[in-house]
Amino acid sequence: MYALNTAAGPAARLRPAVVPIMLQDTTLEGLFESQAAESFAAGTTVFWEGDPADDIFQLTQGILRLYRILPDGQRAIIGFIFAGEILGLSFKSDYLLTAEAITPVTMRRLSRTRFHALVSESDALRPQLLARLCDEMCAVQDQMLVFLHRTADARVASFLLSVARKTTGAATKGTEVELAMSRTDIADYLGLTIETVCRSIGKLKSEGLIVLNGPHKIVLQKTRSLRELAGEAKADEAFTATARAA
Amino acid sequence: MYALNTAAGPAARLRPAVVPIMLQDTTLEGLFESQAAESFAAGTTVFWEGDPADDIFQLTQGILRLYRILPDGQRAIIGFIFAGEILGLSFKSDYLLTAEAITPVTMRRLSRTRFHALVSESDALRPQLLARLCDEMCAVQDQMLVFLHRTADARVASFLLSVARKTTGAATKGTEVELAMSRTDIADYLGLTIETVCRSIGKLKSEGLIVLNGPHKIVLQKTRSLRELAGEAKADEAFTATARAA
DNA sequence: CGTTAACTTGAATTTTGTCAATGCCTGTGG
DNA sequence: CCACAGGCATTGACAAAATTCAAGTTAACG
Repeated sequence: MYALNTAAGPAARLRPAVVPIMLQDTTLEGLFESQAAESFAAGTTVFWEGDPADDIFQLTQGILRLYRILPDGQRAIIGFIFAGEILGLSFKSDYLLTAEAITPVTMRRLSRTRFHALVSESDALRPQLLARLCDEMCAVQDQMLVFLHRTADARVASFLLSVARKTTGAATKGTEVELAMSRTDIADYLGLTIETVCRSIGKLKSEGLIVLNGPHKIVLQKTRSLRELAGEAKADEAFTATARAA
Repeated sequence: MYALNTAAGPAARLRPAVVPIMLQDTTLEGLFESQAAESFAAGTTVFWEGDPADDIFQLTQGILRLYRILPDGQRAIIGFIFAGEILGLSFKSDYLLTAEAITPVTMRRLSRTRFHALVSESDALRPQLLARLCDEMCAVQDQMLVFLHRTADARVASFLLSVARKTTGAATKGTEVELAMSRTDIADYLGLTIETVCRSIGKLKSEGLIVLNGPHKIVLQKTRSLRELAGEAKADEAFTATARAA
C-alpha cells in the first residue's frame, strides 16, 4: 500500500506545532516536520501513475484519493488518504497510482532517497518502517475480506465506520462523519455502482442506523448494528447469553 | 501479507540442492537452507490463527491455504502458498490466520527472532525484505482490483492465470494447470459460491478458453482471451488499429 | 466394486447493475 | 438577494448476475 496510517491517528493533527526535538529521531512523521508545507487545490493531481516516484509525502491537511484506471477504462479507487498519513512509500521507480486532492490539501515532501537514507541510518526508524508496512498489509487484507465476502450494505457500513475512525478517531453513537468524497468515489472504492451506494445508504437511514444531514454529513446512530453489519463483531456476548437463558 | 513470493519464482524449486554458499548471505531463501525439512500430511494445520507467531517458514514442497473464519462463521481464504514461498512474516505477536496443508508439504522453519536478527545484521538482506513487502503489497492490491471490480468469470480467469504462473512459471497456450485446491477453496478465495465457480469454469470451457482433464487439471487454450477477461491487458493494439482503419 | 465426497447442472429467488427520470444542493450572474 | 444552471444525489422500473435450494453425476478412495 502507498499510505501508512500514523500510529497516533487523528491525534497527530491535534498535536501542537512545536514538538520535542526527540520526535524527529523516533517517528517517521518526525522526518517531515522540518519540511515546508505545499498546498494543492481541490481537484488537483499530486502525482500521476507512471511518474518517477521521486518523493514521499506526509499529508498535513485535507483528503486525497488514490486511483488507477483499469484496462477497460474503469476507475478503481485504491484508497483515501487522511491528514497525518504518509504517502508514496514504494520501492518501485514509478508511482503505481494517481493521487488527487479531494479537498484543498497541504503536504510536506521528502525525496525518496533522503527518506530511505534517514530511515536506514536510524535503529529506531528501521523497525518502525517494517512494522508500518505490516500493519498496512493487515489493514488491506481485512478490507479485502469485508469487501470481497460481504454484501453492498456491509461494505457501505464498513466504509462509514472506517471514515469515522480516521477522521474523528472514534465511531460511537452521535459521531458526525464528514464525507468529503462523492458517491462516485465511494462506489469506485467499494466496487459498486453509485446507485447501489445510494440505496445502501438509504437503507441504513430508513433502518435508523444513521441519520443524514445533507448528502455529505452522516451521523452514526446504532453503532452496534453497524459493526455487526460490517462483519466486525460476532453477536454480542451478553445478547447471546440472554438468548440462551430465555 | 504473510507470504512472500520468491523473486526467482518457480525456478527456485528447480534449483540444485547444492547452492553457492554466497546465496545464504544474499537472499532471504538462503537463510532457510541449513534448516531441517519438516513434513505435514494433507489436511494438517501448520499453525492456527491466534497461535504465538514464533516461527517463519519456507515452503519447500506442496501447497498451503491461508484462511480466517469471519464472525458469521464463513471461511475466507486469504491466499495460497506455493513451493518456494516464505510464510509467517509478521510483526504481530500472534499469527492472524490459519495455515493448512492442501497437499502433503515439507517446510523449513526459522525462529522469528533468529530470522529478524539475521536480516537486520545484513546490509544485503534488509532492503530485500522491504522490497519483498512492497511487492507483496502491490500484488494484494492488484488482486483486490480484479476481485472487487470484476465479474465472477473475470475472477476465475485471473485465478487460473495466477496459479499457472506460480506453479509452471508461465501462462501460455497448452500450459497444464494442476488445481490442487477444491472448488470450495477457490470459491472462498474469490468471494463467490461453489456453484458460481463451477459455472464460470464451465463457461470458459464451452467458449474454448480452457480444456478440462478432469476437475483438477486445466489446460490453457486462448490465453489472450483469458488475459483480457481477467483485465490484464487492453484490447490488442493491432486490433484497435484495424478497428480504426475500418 | 461400492461408498462417499466432490463436482456439476437446473430452476427459482435475491442482489446488483443499467437505464431513465426527477429532485436537490451550490455557486454564479443578474 | 434571488433566479437559474449544472452537477450530483436519489428513486423507480427493468435486466443481468450471483446465490440459494435441489437434484444428479462424476471422481476419489478404501
